Amino acid sequence: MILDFLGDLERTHSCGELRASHAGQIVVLMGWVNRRRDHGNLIFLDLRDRSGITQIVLDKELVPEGHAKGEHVRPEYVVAAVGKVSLRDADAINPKMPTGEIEIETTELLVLNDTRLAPFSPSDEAIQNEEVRLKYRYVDLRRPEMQHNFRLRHDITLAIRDNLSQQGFLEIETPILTKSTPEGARDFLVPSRLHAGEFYALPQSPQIFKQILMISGFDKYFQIARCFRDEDLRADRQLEFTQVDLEMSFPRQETVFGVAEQFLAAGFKAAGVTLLTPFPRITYDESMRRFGSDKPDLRLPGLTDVRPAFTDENLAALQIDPALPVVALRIPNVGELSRKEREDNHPSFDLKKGAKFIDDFKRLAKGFPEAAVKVRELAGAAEADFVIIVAGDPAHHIKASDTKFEGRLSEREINVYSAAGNFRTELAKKYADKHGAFGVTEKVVKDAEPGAPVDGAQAFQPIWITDFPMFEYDAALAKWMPAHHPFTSPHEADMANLLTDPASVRANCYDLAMNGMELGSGSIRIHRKDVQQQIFQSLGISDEEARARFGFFLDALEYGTPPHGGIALGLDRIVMLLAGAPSLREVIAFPKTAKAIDLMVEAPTTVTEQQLKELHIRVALKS
RNA sequence: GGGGACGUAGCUCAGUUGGUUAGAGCGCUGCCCUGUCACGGCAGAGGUCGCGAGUUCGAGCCUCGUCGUCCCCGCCA
Repeated sequence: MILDFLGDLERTHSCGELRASHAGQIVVLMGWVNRRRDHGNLIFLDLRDRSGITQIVLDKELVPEGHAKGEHVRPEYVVAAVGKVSLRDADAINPKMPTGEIEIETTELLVLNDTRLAPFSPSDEAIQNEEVRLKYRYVDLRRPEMQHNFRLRHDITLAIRDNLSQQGFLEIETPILTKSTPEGARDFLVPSRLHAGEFYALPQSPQIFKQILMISGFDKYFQIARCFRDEDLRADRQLEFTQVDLEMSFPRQETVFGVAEQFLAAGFKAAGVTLLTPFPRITYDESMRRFGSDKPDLRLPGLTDVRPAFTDENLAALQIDPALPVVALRIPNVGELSRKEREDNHPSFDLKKGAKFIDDFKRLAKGFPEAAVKVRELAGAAEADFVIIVAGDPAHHIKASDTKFEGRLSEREINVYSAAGNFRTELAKKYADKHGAFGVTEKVVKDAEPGAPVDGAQAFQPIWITDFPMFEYDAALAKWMPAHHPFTSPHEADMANLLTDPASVRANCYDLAMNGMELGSGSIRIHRKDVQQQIFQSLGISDEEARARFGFFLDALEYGTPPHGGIALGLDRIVMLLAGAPSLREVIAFPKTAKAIDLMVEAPTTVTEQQLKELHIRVALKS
């Protein structure tokens, strides 16, 4: 079809803004044809842009030329309509559309562009084929749901940036081409042309730079920072992702919490959700005890210690390890399950943790009536609640440490708790329709509108996790590894144990979890060189190695480093939560697949020999 | 690296115990229609059943392999 030139024509309004009050005005709208309804001598076009949809009327008697073009127009053609805003007759009003009281009585129609037939249409309701969505991402992104997600992302980002600026933070950019940093993930490497055989690394986070900015006296830094980690992807993990990264000088842990709570609340407010501050706090040990997880979902009931419900004889008869935790998990309102239904759940239980479970209460009640009653009572279980007991399995003793430090949990205990915690969240996912705890979040997300904040206290439950162990023992490498990163400061009270009892040392680091997802983490850093050296020593990192990997940073530490600390929160995850999206791909414009492929641009690819040669690289594929 | 689910028309899906010519809705094409808004009516096109082997008289259906997408474990502080 013959396309029209735009000429001097200028758009006067968007497709979502015209109302009855505009009646009589001559307007120019431009957008995509969402749908076309052809009645012969009368054609209706729904014109769509990111603001909404307006009905365009082409009447053969009034605009024979425009009507003739309209006969050939198809969905997703790009058109401009000149015409008068006219009130619809009462019986023609469409109450489902914000613009439903008016329509455009078209006097001129310009066809600005046509389109090939895409494998799906933005007006389609059911499009689930992610392969096709990602390949034709530009069509997918036209869908109102996606437009909404990116509007949301923009609003949240803007609010956070503005809030941090108001809190006195300076946004400072740090390099993308840098040096391998000490986080635990695999680096993306960039070969250097000017330095044969040498590589830059993409930052896993701006960690070292932000600490150096503190040494540089910037006092409060933040950045909406792109980070890169070459690890396998998940629904909530992409190769590149965005963090709200900040660092400040002279803070207590509580200071960082306050700053983060404020900017997060500002971000949520921009999405129409009120977050209550301060957020609750819980230690790592307590979180494991109460939820079996270091990223607890507070929308669900926690674990209950039901050890008191059993006598020693009970435990012996049930073959439960009396020295390990005996806990109950409860999923509300599941109702009675058949043996088959219960058995279908069994694969969700992680047997590798050396724990076992009892989910047949009828049978338990037969053999141990008092204990069965007591367990449900302790767990606060209503009649319809599904209760499962999780305990240590003496017959399946896995290799783990029994060592305990003054009221802290042993590795073996943690294993039992986390087996229970994983089972808890797996079953909660499965029975979401019954307990309804997740539905609350979905509803808030659906109803939330900027300017009309809804109470998110039930729907979004943030919690700080504190006092993580400083080190984790890596059995494979037979050495202690930093649980956070090696610049995290230890608790001052635990410093004496650094070399003697590494497992007992707590770190000044913290995570923020929300609805069972880790939103981010941070720490108070080491600012003294002597402490840093002790940490390296207990990690078994030699002076030479430390010097080679981050000598520049050790140098910097010697030039008047203030006490400092900070945090980084995953922006994509925040938006994902507030968009009610099932994966990060819904809130990242051009994401990669689970196999790390960009289906639209088709990356990665091979490169030319010439390119490789310049970079002093030779490819050696394993055959 | 490992486990699982899925793969049939452009999209969403059905396809009986392995049995004749593989279906539906939407979309698409053509024609008709002046008040529709998920418009309607009539007619039509559209399939290497992901790919490759194998079993079988016969495979969309069974077996093995392979590729792709998704989910999970490992991995990711």
